[in-house]
Amino acid sequence: MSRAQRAISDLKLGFRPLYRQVREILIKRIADGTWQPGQLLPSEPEIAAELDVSPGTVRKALDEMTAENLVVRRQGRGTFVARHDDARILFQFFKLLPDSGTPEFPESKVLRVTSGVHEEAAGRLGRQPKERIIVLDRVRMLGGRLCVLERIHLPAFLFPELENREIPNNLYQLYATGFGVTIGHASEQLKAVAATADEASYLQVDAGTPLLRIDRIAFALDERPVEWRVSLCRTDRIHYLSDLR
Amino acid sequence: MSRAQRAISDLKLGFRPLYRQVREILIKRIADGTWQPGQLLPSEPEIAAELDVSPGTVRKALDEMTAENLVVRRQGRGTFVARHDDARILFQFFKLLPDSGTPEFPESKVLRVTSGVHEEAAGRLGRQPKERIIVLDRVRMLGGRLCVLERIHLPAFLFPELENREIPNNLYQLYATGFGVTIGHASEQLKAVAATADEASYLQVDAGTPLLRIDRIAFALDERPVEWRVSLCRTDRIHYLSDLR
DNA sequence: TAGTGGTCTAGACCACCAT
DNA sequence: TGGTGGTCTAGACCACTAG
Repeated sequence: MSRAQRAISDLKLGFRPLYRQVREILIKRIADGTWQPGQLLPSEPEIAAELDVSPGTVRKALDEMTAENLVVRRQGRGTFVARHDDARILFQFFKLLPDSGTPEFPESKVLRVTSGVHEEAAGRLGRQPKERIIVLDRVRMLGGRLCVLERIHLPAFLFPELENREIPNNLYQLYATGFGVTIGHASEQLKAVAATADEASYLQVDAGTPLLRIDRIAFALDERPVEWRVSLCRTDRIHYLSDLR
Repeated sequence: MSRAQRAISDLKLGFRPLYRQVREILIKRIADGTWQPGQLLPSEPEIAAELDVSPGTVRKALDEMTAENLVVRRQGRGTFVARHDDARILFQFFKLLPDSGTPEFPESKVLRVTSGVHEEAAGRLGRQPKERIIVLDRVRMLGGRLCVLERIHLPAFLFPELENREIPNNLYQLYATGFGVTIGHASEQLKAVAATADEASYLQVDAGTPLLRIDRIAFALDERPVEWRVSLCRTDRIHYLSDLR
């Protein structure tokens, strides 16, 4: 389609800015694996020529994608698909920090992995009630100290054979490189709750101890919810950081 | 200074992009009251002509300021200094939402206002230990239900005679319009704690009930810390929302 | 209808990086 | 040294708002 024709169809159909259309095309290429995490993108003029738009329009699309942590620019080298490396997880998805000292990526120990029908999880993940759900329980440590107990729910069809795999510390990297599911953003709801006897024994506290409960839904690049995670945290030496900007 | 001269001084001193210099000039005008909250800014070409830069550079500065909620653009009308109206507070600074139902601005009831030496607060606010600090206690309600008990600490020299004023529900609007102190952003640390007997009686819960403790430092446009706030929240029917993007 | 911000284009020059 | 992203400029046209 020529530029003139495209402009006309924009007028007749619902209007979307050209740079947003470019952005969606580029995101689709990351989501479907055409461009893998860590891979170098074509240069801005190359993308512009291929899509028949001006370089400034590609630049504006990449500006937004940089702000969303979907790509990383390195001056003099190029633009790369963002990877879920530990540093990014720590910055974007892990908000629990020691009250004093430097931020740290937590170590994890898997307690069990099961799967089956789980209607509540299916509902939270936008799936049919009887679809198979994988449930992963683990504890996490910061500074060698146990502080998080969490349960993770996943739609089984997106993560085939996950039960039979080695479960690494960095799950979002596994989702991306092992199953082609890239987490783009997440939404968390926080409450203060009292530890049950069971939870208390895992976290080595008394029953009834106040815990921070984090209820997270994580979304893939195509905006589908793909993970439901409930984390229980003892916050006697760590806190949850939230910046309001 | 001509453009050529400015370019040379940029090279010799530490380099800062022109659009960031423009941004800082514009923020300064908001911070010092040259442009009041709600006021219409000059048009982009006018600002560009006055500062002797191209319109695109002004646009990029305003792009960033829009993303930071410092100004609001309205197509066809102009660009306005952002106001701390209830809608903005609700969106940017008040993250406690009902578990079901629509977001709502909380009502407040002031318990007491005092002032005096408060070394811990002075330290958190970057002031000298003996500087006078105003302390404001209040409770807040959502849906007619009492759910937050909070203590707010302010450097007295920035808020003269605040003790003798009517204290409105929307404090950040008061800071801006009554004292010329505009809050730009804030940082919160969250923990789960057990209610003391005193706290429990205010919040109408049993002593030991888990509460969400929010420890906030709020910063003015010049990046000085100007408010320290500790909020204790019962989260049986509300939660704290955090979006990870 | 006039004026504003929103979008798109086009091209120049600079800073940074790999080689 | 060549290629990349980073910055800055200049101007056209469109969509929205107010009068």
